[in-house]
Amino acid sequence: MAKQSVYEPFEQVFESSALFADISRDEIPSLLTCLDGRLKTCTEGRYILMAGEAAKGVGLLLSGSAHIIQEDYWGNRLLVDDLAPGDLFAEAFSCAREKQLSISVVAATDCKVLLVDLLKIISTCPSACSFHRQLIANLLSILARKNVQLVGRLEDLSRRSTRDKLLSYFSRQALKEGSSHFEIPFNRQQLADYLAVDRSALSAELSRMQKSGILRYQKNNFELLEQ
Amino acid sequence: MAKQSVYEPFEQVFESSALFADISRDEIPSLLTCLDGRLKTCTEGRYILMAGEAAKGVGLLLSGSAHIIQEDYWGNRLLVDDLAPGDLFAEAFSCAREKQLSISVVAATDCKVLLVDLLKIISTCPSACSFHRQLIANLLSILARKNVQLVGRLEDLSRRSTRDKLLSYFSRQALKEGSSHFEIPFNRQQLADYLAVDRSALSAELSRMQKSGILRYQKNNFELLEQ
DNA sequence: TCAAGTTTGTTGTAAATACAACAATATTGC
DNA sequence: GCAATATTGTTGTATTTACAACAAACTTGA
Repeated sequence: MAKQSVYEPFEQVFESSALFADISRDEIPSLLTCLDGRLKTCTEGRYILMAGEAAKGVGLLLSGSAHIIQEDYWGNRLLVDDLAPGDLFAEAFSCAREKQLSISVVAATDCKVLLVDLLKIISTCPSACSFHRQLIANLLSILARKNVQLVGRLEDLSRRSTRDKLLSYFSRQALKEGSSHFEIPFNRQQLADYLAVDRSALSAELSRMQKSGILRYQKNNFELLEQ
Repeated sequence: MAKQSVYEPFEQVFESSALFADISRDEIPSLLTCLDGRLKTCTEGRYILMAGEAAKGVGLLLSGSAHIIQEDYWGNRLLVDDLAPGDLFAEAFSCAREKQLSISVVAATDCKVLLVDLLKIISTCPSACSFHRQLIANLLSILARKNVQLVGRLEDLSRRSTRDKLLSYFSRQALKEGSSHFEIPFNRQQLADYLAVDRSALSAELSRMQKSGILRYQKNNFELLEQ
């Protein structure tokens, strides 16, 4: 039971993660043993996975937060996604049998992750382990939702002006939050990376939008105003 | 067997589609009966599925070609994806249990599609039908690959200038083709919609790139030149 | 509390884009 | 073959952006 105790602090995370959805809490420990993952601790700013690496593993964020990014030749960062505890990452590359990762995963804060070789779970389906079918169903759901989310990101990025990109992103956030005000998980540089625009131009545009009365904000708390 | 004959002209498509991968050709007819889909014929320009509709079904393109698009308030089109026979569409929305579609599917040429209610296949898994497990595994693979592809699209769109967007897209095409020259499935307006830029600006940029010696093209045949 | 570092905001300028209007070229149907 | 239509290319202008440099505000840690 020494191994199990390592996972104990993250019991809540496992139970509420999409990967283990509809798997009873009692069964999770043995499933974790079956998965035989590797626990990893990362300090802020460190690369958890790096573009170009072999895409064997899949990760489950246990604590802290992390970003999926894509860096180009000149260091421009595209922030593809923001991860919270319970989120899976790099699963698409495993499931798609991609040879190497085209994205990197960076610790946005100090964090802990569980790295698992998911390929052996999805490729072989030994009836010995009854959880495999549910795991695959969960993976399906995770991938499908991420897919829909990516199409939303495409919409943000397809806007021609910084203002429209912001509005596209903000309205999605407001919709998600069910309220006209919401908090975003990014600082200005990260938001700029997320929308693929220049940071200072973004700051300037936010100012103008506030002056125009479209928007009100303080730090990372935003409110979309009527009209 | 009246029903089966309807599918007969598309035997090849089914056999080579990702959805029916690793399912023997002999078993496909009965599987099609089990799926109980609806055959639909669409003329060029028609909407096969429209944003806002309930996301119950999933589609399989049987012949012709179609585009996944997203239209904004002012009619700006974002061309999200280009479909060929055998390709599945709207599967992410079904699998993710989205209430409504955020994308539309438009016939790029006259085409035929098979519309299926995939939800009952993925939600219930009756052991009576032994194909279901393989279908789900195939769906997983389709979604994962689409996911990776969408991240590639994000990269294209994240480029700051039209030239860089073009180069990002072209280099992916060249890589996919395994050759420095390749044909693209879009006309200029569609390419502009795909990269979220103005058509005339795109035409102008292509000209400049050709003059600079970066690129050579004729109609839809492109060649990336060294240096 | 203070200093050093980080994040955010502001502004000017050069460069790139959207948009519109139109010209040139291809394609289509008869 | 020819007219009608659709697609592609070109150019000028107003708008918007990236970039750089710097100022202001906020954090952090000793």
